[in-house]
Amino acid sequence: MISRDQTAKRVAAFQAVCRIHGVKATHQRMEILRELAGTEEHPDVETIYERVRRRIPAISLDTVYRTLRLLEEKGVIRRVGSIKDRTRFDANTERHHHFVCAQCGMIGDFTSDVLDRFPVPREAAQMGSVDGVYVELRGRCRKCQMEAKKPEKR
Amino acid sequence: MISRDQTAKRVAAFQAVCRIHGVKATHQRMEILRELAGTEEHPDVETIYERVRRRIPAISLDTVYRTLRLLEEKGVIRRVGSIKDRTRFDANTERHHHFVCAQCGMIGDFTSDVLDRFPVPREAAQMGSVDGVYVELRGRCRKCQMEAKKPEKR
DNA sequence: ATCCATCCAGTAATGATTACTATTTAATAA
DNA sequence: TTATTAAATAGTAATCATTACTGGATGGAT
Ligand SMILES: [Mn+2]
Ligand SMILES: [Mn+2]
Ligand SMILES: [Zn+2]
Ligand SMILES: [Zn+2]
Repeated sequence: MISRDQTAKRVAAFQAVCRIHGVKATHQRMEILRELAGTEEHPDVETIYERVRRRIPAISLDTVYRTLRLLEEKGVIRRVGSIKDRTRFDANTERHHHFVCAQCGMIGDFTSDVLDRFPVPREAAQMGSVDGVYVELRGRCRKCQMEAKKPEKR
Repeated sequence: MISRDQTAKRVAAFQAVCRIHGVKATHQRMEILRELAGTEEHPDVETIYERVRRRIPAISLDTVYRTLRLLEEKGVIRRVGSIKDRTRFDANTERHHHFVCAQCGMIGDFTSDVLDRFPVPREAAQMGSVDGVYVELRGRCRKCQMEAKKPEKR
């Protein structure tokens, strides 16, 4: 869980972005961001939709998709998790990387000085200009490891 | 372009895998792998389909999807390129990483001792067991940089 | 309080991927 | 070589996430 303060700060930051970009700070947008900014679990669209619906029952799925695209476009959130079918989101735009469980999809944050200082190899630099580094550690989370050990259940 | 020898070697390796796993080494499967093993451009399904169709006009798109899934499952190929909609494939299973052009989708290979020796941070190790590291440099390729500079043309 | 460009809800459309099924084929042995 | 048969394919339908469309609603500037 993210602190209420931190969440509020992110929502306020987006309201400022709205003013600057001449975009309306609607109830729906704030609730969607508040939902994403208040969790560390990197939820997918469907999950965000279900949760926001508890507060705005009539909200449409398209609004969630549209808003998340807007937020990403404005640099307020990022999308994470490759390969898999469903896109997942992250309101934490600080520099950090992810551990992804190949089994259950759990995504956890970690930081790394080595990666942050990673010098772009000449070989890569020759291909073009590098804007960012996307790193993902793939494996099996603790919970899934435990479950694999238990031969009972079933 | 990959050398004919190298391509043939990969196809032969897959035939061995088929024998071991009791899977049929069909004409379609060999041609699909041959197509992927013969290029460095990390093509998507549609591209592979179009190209294989030149040699097997009646091949179905589903067969291409099914075969690529099989090849990946057997560890003969990998899928690369995150976020984006269309999945792209790579027959090169040697340890290497990718540069991805955010504009045109061009994908290039590079190697890195630093990344290969990358020690998994404790923070990440605590989340579970790590099987692999996926690294992607994102930026703008030379070609797209050039085109952005030319204000003429439209 | 009014006005209007922007936004939203509801729903249809799209596009990639997967599933289904009748027919064909690779592999094995007679 | 031919017969046998489980597995694979072609053709097509279905699915599922995401995006587009449209008439009605609303934020926010005046
Ligand atoms: Mn994160
Ligand atoms: Mn590659
Ligand atoms: Zn897990
Ligand atoms: Zn490019």
